[in-house]
Amino acid sequence: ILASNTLIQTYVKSGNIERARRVFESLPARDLVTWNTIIAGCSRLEHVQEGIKLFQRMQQDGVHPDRVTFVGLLKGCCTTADLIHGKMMHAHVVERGLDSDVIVGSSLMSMYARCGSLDDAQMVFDRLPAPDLLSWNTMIGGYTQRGNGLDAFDLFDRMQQAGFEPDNFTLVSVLKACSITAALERGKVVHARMIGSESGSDGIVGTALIDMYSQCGSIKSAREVFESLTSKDIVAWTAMTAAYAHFTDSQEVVRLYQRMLQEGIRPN
RNA sequence: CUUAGUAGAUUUGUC
Repeated sequence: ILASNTLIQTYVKSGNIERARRVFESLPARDLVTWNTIIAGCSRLEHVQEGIKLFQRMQQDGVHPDRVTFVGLLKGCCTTADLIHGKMMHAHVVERGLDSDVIVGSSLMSMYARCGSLDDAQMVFDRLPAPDLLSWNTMIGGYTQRGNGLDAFDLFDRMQQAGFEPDNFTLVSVLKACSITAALERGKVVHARMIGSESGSDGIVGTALIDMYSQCGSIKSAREVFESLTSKDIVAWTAMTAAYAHFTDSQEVVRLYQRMLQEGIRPN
């Protein structure tokens, strides 16, 4: 069974759901991991209906779904923004008392946030007996992605009051919240606090800073952050050139673009 | 390392 499960996962990773299914169907015996693998595979490849059918079939076969099963199913509902099935899965989760689990909780919150139901996401969060760093990050990211910067800030403050140290994921979400609300002062504070820390030299966090400063109209600061990056990937270059494009500085856009080519970064 | 959770840039506008 172990070998078959691995084979299924290999096909899933290569994006071939048909072959994964064929192996799955050919098996004389399946364990919980087999079911979880194929269900998560369906979700990853956005075959949500298929995943749910398999979920029903596994129960008919007497295999009891666990946390991993639901995380797999919810991932599909999340990427396809399928609120109907997401709520259906939530009901199953509650029925089994799995809604207190942090990973299941994050999956539910992501799904609800993606579907625009921040209230539902917040309810899931509020019911977690022991939210962890990822729970906070998921919720903050959810508010940010829905354009609700103020609630993101509020949670950011509360997570620190609760004793959690923001990590790079937290910082990127909060900086993005600063961008969309043009909260330059708050952005500066966040930036100042991470100078000298690990996050201060992270490329993804740096790109979020570039975006924050340029969206707040502070292109000089954006440029300073950009120049301080030890390695600049295509996303950082795009963020920086987009900033100049936004300020209609086509000279600088072209200059940066040429420098990017010189440094061996290929445009996409 | 048999299966599960969070983050960055760009994107021509459908009435």
